[in-house]
Amino acid sequence: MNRNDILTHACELYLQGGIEAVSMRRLARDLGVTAPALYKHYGNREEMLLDVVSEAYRLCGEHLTGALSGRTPRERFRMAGEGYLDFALKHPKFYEMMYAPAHTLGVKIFPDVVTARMAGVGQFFNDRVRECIDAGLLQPLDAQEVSLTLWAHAHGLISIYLRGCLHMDEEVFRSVYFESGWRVIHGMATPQYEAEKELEDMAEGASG
Amino acid sequence: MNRNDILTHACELYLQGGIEAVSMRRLARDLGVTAPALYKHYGNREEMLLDVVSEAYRLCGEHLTGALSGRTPRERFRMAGEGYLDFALKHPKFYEMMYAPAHTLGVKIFPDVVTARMAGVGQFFNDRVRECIDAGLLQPLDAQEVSLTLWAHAHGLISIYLRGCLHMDEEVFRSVYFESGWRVIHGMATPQYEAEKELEDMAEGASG
DNA sequence: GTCTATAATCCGATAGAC
DNA sequence: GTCTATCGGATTATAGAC
Repeated sequence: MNRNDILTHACELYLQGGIEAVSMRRLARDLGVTAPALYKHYGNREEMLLDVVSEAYRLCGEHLTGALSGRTPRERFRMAGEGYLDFALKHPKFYEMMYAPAHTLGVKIFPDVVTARMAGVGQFFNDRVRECIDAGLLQPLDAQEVSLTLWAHAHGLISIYLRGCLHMDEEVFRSVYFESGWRVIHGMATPQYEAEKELEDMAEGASG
Repeated sequence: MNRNDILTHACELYLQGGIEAVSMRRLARDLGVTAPALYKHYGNREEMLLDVVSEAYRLCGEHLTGALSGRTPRERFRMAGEGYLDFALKHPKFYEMMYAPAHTLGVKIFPDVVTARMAGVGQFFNDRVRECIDAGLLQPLDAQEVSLTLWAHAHGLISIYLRGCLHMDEEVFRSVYFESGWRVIHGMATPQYEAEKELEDMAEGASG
């Protein structure tokens, strides 16, 4: 048994019953060892929980960086928003964990590694927006301000959906997400963006 | 000692140490009684926690309904967004609790009373948007869709701020909130809204 | 309504043998 | 690295006396 076996099952327990369900004793029992054995791999419970949180950020990062395969700033921008949504819908509990308050993890303030991971998500959106501004697709506003607005909207909408406030299935929510996103972008886009979107919507309407 | 004494101190404990800090034993000790006495007022812990959650929604509602004293749809719209922000900044832990996942409260799914309270918040924003559309301040879009977009943005931005991701003090964040909000509204406003806003901004610039 | 006493679990963590 | 044994604590909740 190694550190990775523990982490894998800790994630499993978290997905099933939330953070409070991840206990050293339960973990040991399920892995067929006794609790003290775990302390050879993790100094304490917090340390182990932080690895679970890191796994959440790692998964999120995977979905985001997929957007870098897009061939234009416009495509990478759209794919970033979609990748973020995909992550949230595929791994709602990990998504929730990314934004969990510090005391939920048993710590007063977040360790630097978590703060840095979260900042990385913000920076990724930032880069996508800057690209679009430079390409003349978005108005020449402050990229950081614009990306914060978009990030806030995406996160808020996903939170509200995952909370169960919207009575719609996942497929409908996907449409709502993009339509609402467009309402936000609309006031910040350039005529060029609008023209490209129109062509895209027409192509989609013809094929779908 | 009555149910209200218990609730008041339960809120106090929650504000100090989060939900897990609200235990029947600790509650009893602080109130100068023994734990079994509490069970004469609350059937179990969950029931008591739900009262704390209700208190969070009650406080939020107070801040929102204050917006109804505005004399025009435009004013009530702005005051609703500001009241929501005020609530979040004055009572961040209660704000957090409003959106806490069900398992945090020790329940599998939210009881109807919580769901209804949350729906009430959505409906309030809905009404503010509809008023503005009817008054010609916002474009004639679907009021429910528009208010969801605005709610998502406000909630997301506040969440990100309260999470500690934005390195700015409260006063700066207030500006960010309104400026970001304006970027969202911009694409949905009418020329009339824009004209009124311009006058308002000028007046503010002259006085501030 | 409040008490004492107690049942029945769960937890994190450590000492020391092997 | 894993075990046994254990410390020292927490929790919800109930039975039954007053």
